Amino acid sequence: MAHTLLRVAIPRPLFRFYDYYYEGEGIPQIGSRVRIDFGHTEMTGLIIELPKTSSVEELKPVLKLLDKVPLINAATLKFLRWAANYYHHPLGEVIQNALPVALRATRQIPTSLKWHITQTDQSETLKNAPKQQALYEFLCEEAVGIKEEVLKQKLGTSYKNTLKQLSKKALIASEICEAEFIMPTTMLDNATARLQLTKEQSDCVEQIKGIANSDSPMPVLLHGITGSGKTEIYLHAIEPTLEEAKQVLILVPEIGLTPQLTQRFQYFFPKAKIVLLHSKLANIERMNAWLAAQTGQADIIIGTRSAVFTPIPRLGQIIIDEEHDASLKQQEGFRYHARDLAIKRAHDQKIPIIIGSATPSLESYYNVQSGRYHYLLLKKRPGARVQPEVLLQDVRGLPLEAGLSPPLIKAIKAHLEAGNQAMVFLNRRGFAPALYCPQCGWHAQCKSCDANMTYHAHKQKVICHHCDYEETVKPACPDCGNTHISTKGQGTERLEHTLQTQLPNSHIVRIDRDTTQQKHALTEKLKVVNAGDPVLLIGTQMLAKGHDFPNLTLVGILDVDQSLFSTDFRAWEKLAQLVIQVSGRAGRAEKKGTVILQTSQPEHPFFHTLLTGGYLAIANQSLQERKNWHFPPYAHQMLIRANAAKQEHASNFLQDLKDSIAEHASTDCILLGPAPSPMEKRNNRYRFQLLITAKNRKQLHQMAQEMTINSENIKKRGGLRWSIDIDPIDYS
DNA sequence: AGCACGCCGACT
DNA sequence: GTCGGCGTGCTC
Repeated sequence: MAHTLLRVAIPRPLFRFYDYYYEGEGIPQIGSRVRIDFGHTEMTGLIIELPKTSSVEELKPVLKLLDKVPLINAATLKFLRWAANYYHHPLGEVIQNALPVALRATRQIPTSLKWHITQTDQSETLKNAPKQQALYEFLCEEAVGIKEEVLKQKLGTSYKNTLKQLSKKALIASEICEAEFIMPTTMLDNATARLQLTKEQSDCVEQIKGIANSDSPMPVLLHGITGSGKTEIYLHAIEPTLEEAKQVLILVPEIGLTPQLTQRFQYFFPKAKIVLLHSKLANIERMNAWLAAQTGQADIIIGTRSAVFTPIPRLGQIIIDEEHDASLKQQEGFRYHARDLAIKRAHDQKIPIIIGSATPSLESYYNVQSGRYHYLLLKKRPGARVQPEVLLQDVRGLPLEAGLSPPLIKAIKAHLEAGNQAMVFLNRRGFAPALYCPQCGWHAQCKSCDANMTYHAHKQKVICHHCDYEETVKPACPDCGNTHISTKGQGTERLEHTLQTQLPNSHIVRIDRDTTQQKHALTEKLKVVNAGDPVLLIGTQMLAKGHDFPNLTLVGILDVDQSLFSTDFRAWEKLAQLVIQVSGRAGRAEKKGTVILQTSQPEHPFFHTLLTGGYLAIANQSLQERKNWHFPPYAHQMLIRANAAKQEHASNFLQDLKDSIAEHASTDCILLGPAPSPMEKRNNRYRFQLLITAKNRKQLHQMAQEMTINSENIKKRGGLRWSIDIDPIDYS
């Protein structure tokens, strides 16, 4: 009786692997899923090794071998192992992140049937059955057989019955084969006329092609100002890769822009099979797209961050659009950065990678300066498009209404009356960020978090934006009984309210999480804007990314001052990115755009640098400062977080953890903490953190490894949860 | 992470 | 007397 030993990675926060044995039909292979008894629960794990011996005496048998063919190929598994190691996260959980939800349990990979004829020339016997005859003759043309999906396409819904009858007569037979995961109807017949590239663009494409041809191509940072046509560059850049019948992976930020982008690619490559991988797809849809990539059926895979883990057998090139975007980093559980992992994947497979942005991250820009990435700049907008003009509006001494200055309101009015569109950007939803009692000073506080509740006027509720707890607003102050409760500050809801009063004839469209909750709400609202009529847009972050509004000529940006004095060393980088990205929405067609930045600090050096030197001036200056202060990218960081039911549970754990590695901590490592997180209490849990900065990664890596080992011997009370965040970008 | 086992307080 | 609180330990 042949026993095969299997080493299985399990989707649990355990840094060990578990051995099982297998006996039964089929051959277990590395990369296949198995159903197992683990402790007291049944679950699904992945075979990661076929060891010759095991140190465990009494092994349990595998309950079921779920895959005949490995789900994860060797190259992908190697990549996942690297990622687990780099981010100090259990491999089993990393693997689970890589799999579509539909394949995390026991679902079998769908298969199809391939039909072929078993006897030649049977047209006589079928002369009274025209449908069967037609199908039979169709099958005669293809000796190797035809898949069911194709027959369904050609013959319509009745194909199943016809097949059954023919197979009953033993004229045809079938065999199991790989299913078709993409419906051919999504492809187009003809390409649309191609845009003529500008000189700058075609030079850029030539350079990219040159680099792509080297043995181990250097990553390219494509810095293209907003409206410079980065997508056009991507299209031309991947053309040779597709011609070689290789697959292309394109990673995009988490926004509803993927359909438009997909259409662009489909029109440019009408014959290409394109699949989409993002979180809004239904589980089965997503599984099909994933399998289309995994089996090599898809030519172009467009996806959000987790798509970086998709097994792609003929991967020939990777593109990361908006590489600076924060949504490329997962902020909970397995905290990976899809851009950094994509660079690693491209490097391992020796394939070209382009990372593009109008506002490159300082990490990437630093990699250009240190000679690791090749830099390409697109500084012109093609055609008659001009860059918007950015103006500072000093609001000191001005009577503000909901944070809007009279000159901004006047400008909005003028642009709308001229038949154009205007937009006001404020990154805060709700009516007001605070509800308080002017008599006794009471503030509506969340009972589970250290935070004010945001007042939502329409719902007549206060809502905590950190834990989503909501309460109906009471008519009087709960502390002193005063019935004149007041609000502080502004959100988009108040902006809408005020602007509707100030400009009663204007058509206002507010776009934020509250107004786009329903399934097609965002699409509907964008449709209204894209119709081109004079519209006043009010929105949060959601409006900052990628949308193209040709008739938009005025953008007002509110509330930028607090970023100028933030303690976060990335605040300037983020603010500069925001201003440039939001400004980029204006004046995309032939009309010149204007951007009005409201501030009470117009003489602040940030504005001077940004307005005279542009994004790169801010980038260079920030890099210099980070160099002086030994901040990333000149040093490396990791953040150890812990949370528990009581303060001391969280802080004691981190202190013990810190002590456990103290003797090994090198002198050029700086350990900061344990200290309370910026928001100490959140969701009724107390949060602490320990920030470690080091000159080289190796030291950090060793510490992280030691901590994961030591943590097992440290008492964890109050349901303590902890995590390691490598290369953190969010310190909250 | 689950889940069971085990040891103490406050109920029918 | 037992129900259930969560602290502790284990999972091939």
